[in-house]
Amino acid sequence: MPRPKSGTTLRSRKASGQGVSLKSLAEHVGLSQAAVSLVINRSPGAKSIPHRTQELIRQAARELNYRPNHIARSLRQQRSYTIGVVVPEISEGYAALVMSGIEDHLLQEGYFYFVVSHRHRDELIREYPLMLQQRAVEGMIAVDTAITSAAQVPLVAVSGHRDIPGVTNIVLDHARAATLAMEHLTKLGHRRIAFIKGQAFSSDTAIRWESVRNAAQALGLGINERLVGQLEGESSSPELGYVVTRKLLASGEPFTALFAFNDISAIGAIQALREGGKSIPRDVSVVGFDDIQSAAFQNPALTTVRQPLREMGMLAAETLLRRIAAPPGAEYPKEIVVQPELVCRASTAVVPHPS
Amino acid sequence: MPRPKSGTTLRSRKASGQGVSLKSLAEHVGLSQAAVSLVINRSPGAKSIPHRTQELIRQAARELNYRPNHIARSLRQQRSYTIGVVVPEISEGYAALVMSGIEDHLLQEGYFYFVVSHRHRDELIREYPLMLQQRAVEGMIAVDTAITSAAQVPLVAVSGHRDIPGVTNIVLDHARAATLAMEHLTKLGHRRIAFIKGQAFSSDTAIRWESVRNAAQALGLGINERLVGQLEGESSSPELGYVVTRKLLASGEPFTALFAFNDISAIGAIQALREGGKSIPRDVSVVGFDDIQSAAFQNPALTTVRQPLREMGMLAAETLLRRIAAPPGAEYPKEIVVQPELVCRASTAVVPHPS
DNA sequence: GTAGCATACTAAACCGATTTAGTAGCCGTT
DNA sequence: AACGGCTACTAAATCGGTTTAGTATGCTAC
Repeated sequence: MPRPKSGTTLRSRKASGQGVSLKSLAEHVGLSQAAVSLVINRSPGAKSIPHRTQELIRQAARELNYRPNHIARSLRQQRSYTIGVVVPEISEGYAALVMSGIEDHLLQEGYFYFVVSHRHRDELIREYPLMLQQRAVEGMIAVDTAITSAAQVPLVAVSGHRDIPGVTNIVLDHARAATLAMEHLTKLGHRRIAFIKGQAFSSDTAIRWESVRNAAQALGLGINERLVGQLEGESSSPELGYVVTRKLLASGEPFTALFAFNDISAIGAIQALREGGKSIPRDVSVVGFDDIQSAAFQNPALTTVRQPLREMGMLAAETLLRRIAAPPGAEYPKEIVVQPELVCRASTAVVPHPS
Repeated sequence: MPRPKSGTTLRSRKASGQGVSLKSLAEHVGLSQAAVSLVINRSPGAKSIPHRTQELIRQAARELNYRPNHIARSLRQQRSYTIGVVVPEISEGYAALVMSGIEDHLLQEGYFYFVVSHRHRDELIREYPLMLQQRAVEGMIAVDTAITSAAQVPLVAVSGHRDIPGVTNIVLDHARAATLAMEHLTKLGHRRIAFIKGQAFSSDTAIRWESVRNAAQALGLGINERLVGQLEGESSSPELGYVVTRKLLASGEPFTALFAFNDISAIGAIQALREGGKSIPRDVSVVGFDDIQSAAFQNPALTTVRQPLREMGMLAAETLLRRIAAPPGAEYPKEIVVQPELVCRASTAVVPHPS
């Protein structure tokens, strides 16, 4: 049994570095770094080290408040326990909710993550994944972002909608989402329905619109092209929905319901409709999409198609970690579909003048 | 001048690691790792290396798509170009906006950041800063979080409100904020004003309330304790404001205006007031705090005291990086005060029955 | 008496860069 | 001819851990 050296080393922790190194700890207990490392990590190689010594080491580690330098460990083990998350913009409710789910699962499993937001700038969408990999992330999650470059690490996309090798897509069942909303409106008697499509850059735009068309057709409903608007602009403020809706109103084409691309634009739409003299939901019913936090607290409370964003985030993290743990070249899911849910609140009502 | 070896090394990049190492690049150009490193980093030591060779090296680096392993570099240089951000909850508008500002400045300067959210759990508030430091962050930003343990690295707190050595606090001028709101209401003729205080754990609660009392006094206004409610519960939904406001209404004490702790609770309050038969702003004026995105798109649009959250985030990042760059032991600001702004919208109006 | 084996460790390689100290060759002086 | 100084590099240490291969010691079995 080795005996601890006299206390001098205790205060010899370097002023510069933030803490005790393995080396100083080893010196302090009078053993080799190897022995200490084996014990601290409870690695199988430590089984020949007697309990007394192990306790001594652990005790010293506790006293000196030793914490292994994660960077050194990463370098040697070729594992960083870090992943990268790519989002369009952190301050948006959508990304924030997904991230909240991601974090939940990740930190629980001992992983940390870097966040980068690209704000739809192409060069950033290209560059950030490379920078993340340079920082040795073990995998990446792309939220509502069409990753262009194939990655060297496992990648999970939340609403990515690209068929890229190596990518697992977490997607909403858009067909079902559109059907839920459209059935709800038709059941209330609505036939003249206006639509707000998403911006071209949003990866959900195409599939969502496609699904709406299909749902309309299945319900025997035609779509009046003059009642179709599209969000324009990079920002994510309700302003965009406001502008489109003004245009829809200006067209003079009558409608009794509006299905917006998301809650944010639905909120702007309601504003515009009110200013146009319409009462919600008496004159016009409005359906949003996403169910962001403030949807429930709008006036009137917004009827919307809920995406389980938090769950999608958790699912993404879970799937990614599973892929990281799997042997390279193993099978992996190409797509994971989650289900939407119609949340009926107060922005929809029966059609005003049943035809 | 060295000549490149034949192309064999070109494909010899390890399948496991994600890329070309300095070693393989050096072998490829037939020079030492040292030379290549010096050239790649344009370090002063490279000045004796002729231009032709430098070009050759850079050319090869480009062709092989060499990217230095950030972890190895961090270890050697004892610099991680990484900071840690501690927030209560990512999906809240408050933290998200601050983070957006932080990111803006940080990525621009070549830094990445880890995010951790503690959800007000004490052991996480204690543990996360340590874990971050173990991962060699060069500094930390704590958002609306009272950091307890003194850190070994520079720390900037956004709305921290603790006088801890080593911490720079970014704070709002609360006195001014309270005055702005109270003057606005009194100018409109309100004298019976109800208040919603924040949760005990929110670091802004105490100072904000103190400021409101002072502002009231300065305006010759008494505060009726029966008209003071307090948010209760961990979550950040408008529900909390709704509950408090119901209680205020139930007390039977009349009031013509309500100053809420934040926009979220103001939104819930409006809901409750409406259900209580009050029209906003005809019967009751409501003032929020923060100016989160959806404040402008409430119905009625919320009058609120704007905190420049994004700017506070940028300022925090800027200050932190400056402190990191400064020699250890240098002076640093203890506090940086930012100014609020009253945003008058449609939730406030003149008092209904002027006394 | 010694081969065999377990016990209790240690030395040294290694991860992938950066960085310091040094060296070999050449040129120009005195 | 010897020296200094410059050019163009390289060898090796280093960061702080992990991990493999190995060694010294004591004990048991034959």
